[in-house]
This record gives sequence, structure tokens and C-alpha cells, in this order.
Amino acid sequence: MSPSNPEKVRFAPSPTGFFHVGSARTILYNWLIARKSAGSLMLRIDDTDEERNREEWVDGIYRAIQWLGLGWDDGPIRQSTRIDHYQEIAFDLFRQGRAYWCDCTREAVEARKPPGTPPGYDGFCRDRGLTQGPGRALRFRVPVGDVVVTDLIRGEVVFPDGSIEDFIILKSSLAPLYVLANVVDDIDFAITTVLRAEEHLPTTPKAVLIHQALQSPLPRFGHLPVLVNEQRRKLSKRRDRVAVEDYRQLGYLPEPMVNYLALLGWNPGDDREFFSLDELIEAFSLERVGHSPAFFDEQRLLHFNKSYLANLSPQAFQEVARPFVTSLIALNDGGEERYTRIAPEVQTRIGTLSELPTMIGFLFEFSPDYAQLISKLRADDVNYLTHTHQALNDLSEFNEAEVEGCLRTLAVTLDTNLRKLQAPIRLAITGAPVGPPLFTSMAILGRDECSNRLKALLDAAVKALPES
RNA sequence: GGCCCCAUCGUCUAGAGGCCUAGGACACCACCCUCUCAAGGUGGAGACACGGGUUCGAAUCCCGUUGGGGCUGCCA
Repeated sequence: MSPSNPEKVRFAPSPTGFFHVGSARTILYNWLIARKSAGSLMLRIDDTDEERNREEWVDGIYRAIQWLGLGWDDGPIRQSTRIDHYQEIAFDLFRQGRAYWCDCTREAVEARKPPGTPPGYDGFCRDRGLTQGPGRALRFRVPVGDVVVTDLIRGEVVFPDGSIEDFIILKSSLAPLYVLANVVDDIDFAITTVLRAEEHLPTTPKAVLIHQALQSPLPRFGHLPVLVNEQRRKLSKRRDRVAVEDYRQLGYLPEPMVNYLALLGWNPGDDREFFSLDELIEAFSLERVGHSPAFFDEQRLLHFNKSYLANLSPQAFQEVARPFVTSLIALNDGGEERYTRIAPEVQTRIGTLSELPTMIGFLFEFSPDYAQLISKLRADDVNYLTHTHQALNDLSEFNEAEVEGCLRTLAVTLDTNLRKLQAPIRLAITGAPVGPPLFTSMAILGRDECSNRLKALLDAAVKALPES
């Protein structure tokens, strides 16, 4: 695809909660368009609703964008600092007869209409010639005629005459509403393309109308399919786990998150599924964005995370994983070395970094529930453990190869196989039936610690089952 | 209720009238590999919502039905 004209796009979240994955996808697509066209992305904080905004959410937005590895070229600008400007524009609209003051309460509007009538404003104050005053909001006078929205993704969407009510652009408190503020900003900052979630499509004709009233050329609009949960409902901060921050804490990496998000609603047209940011810039195009809602599938996200973890260099893996185990490592004098040795062994065994402490904790602190371990022992296990304990003590050298050789020989001697023999040993050494490779783990722990752990389980077992 | 959007395996999707016996990926199942668990390898099961058109020919175009979703706030 040949480079197009530089796009000026914007990402305009409102700080009313945790930054969520839908927002992450929206800024990603905007960012990709900006980069691909050698244009720019503006970050705009839509904080006109002082009731619901909180400063910590603003910080959350910055942090999340940074974590994702994205960024912005212009801003951040705060709509809350431009209130006067929006008001001036609104007053202009009033002076031009494109807006009128209205003192109807919601209740009054409902009371006027016959029961069962659809909700919505009835235009009561349209021609009352009200002037500005307390309790009066400013409504946009929607002109007669269909409104056509040309959408980059969906084509022409027609909103028939009469389907758009006279909507409020300034509250009675004179606080501007978001359609107005957005249009004014999009004009002032010469935004060329407005790319946002599909839930905004119904308000787009209002934006178009304001642009026309302001005699400003329209930006291009594009509406991305919404992200839905298992019940196929729009992802909700209340019902669903959607906070980018949550995924970060669970041990998801930003690269697979971005990669997964890119593919939710867009596809490259071939079978590729792994993309770096640069490759995304190269491959991305709005033409290949889908039309239908997409389920945010954690299972698939996990797959991407796991793949990325597995493909990290051992050093890189150690570094990204370290924050999840620092306190564990500190528990043991040789903790650092143990961590370094075990890290490569678990790299392909975890889906998220938060699984790490459970998987390798036994190397740093060990206080298993022996009663539970004993309940997992099978008939021959005490015998196996006894022989293993002895054989390992007799070993001249204690390293991974020696331990493995010893146990393989022992398995033959005991007329069993390694699979069966290692099971109780693993329980004794790691405290769990599954985990990292056993021989490596034992070598890391050293002979004494292994011996102690084997003995401990043996003693506990003998005490619990005197007959064996 | 009104307006709008959407409709291919369970999920994300490929498919822009014949290349489709519908392809890939996740998940699932089986087998192989294997010190457990993973990873890796091989194979399997699994979808064009329905009904009418248009056409020599439809997953692809049109209409309708059904289903799902979004909006319907002096929120964004």
C-alpha cells in the first residue's frame, strides 16, 4: 500500500475508570494509522464531566499507554481547560439560531407525552424564544432532512429525518457536552480521521450536524466493532475483567497484548498471526477491519502470551519474570543462582508470569503439607523413596546427569520405570505432582537438601502408615 | 418501542460469483516424543442462521425473516 497523506488522529478517553482493553485497541489502531501515514496522534482527555472524572484515572491512562509501548505526539490536552472556548462556540450557535435555550426537565417532557410514547425530547422549547438563564440548557436545533454518515468501515449510514432529537450541547450549568467539545476540538486541531468504537456511531450524525453548522469540513469517521464478553454483551468495567492494569499484574506482556488486540477486529489477509509493532505498521489497513463484534477471548490472549514468553531469550525471560519472584529469591542465600538455573526450565511451562511463584517456590522455601503429600503416595512409593534416599547418598557426585543415571538404574533394579519412580520423589522434592524437570531441580537443591526432603516425606509416611 | 450496526467451526477469522470437498489460528480429542507438566510433531472432530430471489453457477449480490448487539442521559 502506498503511503497516504499524513493523518492527524486522536485518542480521546474519558478518565472515568480503569483503562480497558477496548480503549487499548482503539488507541492502537489510531496509533497505527498515524505511524503508517507518517502523521500524528493526539491524546485528548475528555474530562468535561467533572462528576465522574478522577485524577488517578488520568494517570492510569498515561501508564497504560506507556506500558503498551505506544505513545502520543500531541497533547495531552484536557478538555476541562477549554470549557470557555466550547461555551463561546455554543453561544455563537445560539446567536445564529442553530441552538435554543430550553427549560424542560426530563419529567416535564415525559409528562407531556402520551403514555407508552418512545423516550426523547419533543421540541417543546424550539420556538419559545427563551434566553439564557438559570435552569436552562442549550439545545442544538436539528435541521430537517436525513443525515448521512460516511463511515470508513461501514460505508454510508443514513439516519432518517426525524430520528435525531434536538440534543443538548450545554447543560444548564453551562458545562459543555461531549459531542460539542469533541467537534470543536476536532476542528481546532485539524483532526483528519476519527476512529473510535462502534458505540459512538449513533452520536456521529450529531457531530456531523455540528460540523455543518460550524461550516467546517468533516473529518473521516470510522467505527470499530465493539468488544464483547462471553454473553456477547459489550465489555463492561463492572462485569468483566477488562483493565489493562489487571493483565499487567497477572503477568501478561505488552507485546502479546498488543498483538492479540490488533487481531481482534483486523486481520492481515494471510495466515500470519505474530506481529511486532513495526510489522503491524507495515501490514495494517482500515480496509481490513471487520464489521462484527468480537469476543475478547482470554484463552487466546493466553496463547499469545505463552508464545511470546517461550520465544524470549533466556536472559530477557529472566528479566521480565524477576519482579514476580524477587521476594522469593530473597528468601534464600543462593536464591539468585537458583533462579538463574531454573528460569530457562520454566519458560515454556507458564502462560503468565504470575504462575511463576507457585511453580518454582519450592527452590526457595519448603514447607509442604505432608498429610496431603502422603495421601498421594501409591503402594510402592515408600519402597521407592527408601531406595532412592539410599542410592543418592551413595552417589560420588551429585549433579543432574548423575542423579538421572542413578534413578534410571534404580528403576530397572526395582523392576519399575522412571515414570513411576519419579512420582513420589517429585512429591518429596517439590511438594507437587507436576513442576519443572526433576533432575535439574534436584541438582539445584544439592544433595543435602534433597536427602532431607526425601527423609522428611519418608518419616512422615512411615509414621502415618506403620504397616508399610 | 424508535434509530442504527452486525450475522462463516465453541472463539478470532480467511473468503470480495466458479480456485470451497469452505482455509488458518485458539480451545478440544487422539497418537508420537517424553522424568511429571509443558513445549514440539502428526492426525481428528468442528461452520456458511433461515427463506425467497438474481445468475449457467452463490458463503460471496438483492429482499425478507430470525437472531445478536449498540444507542435512545443536562454520561462519554
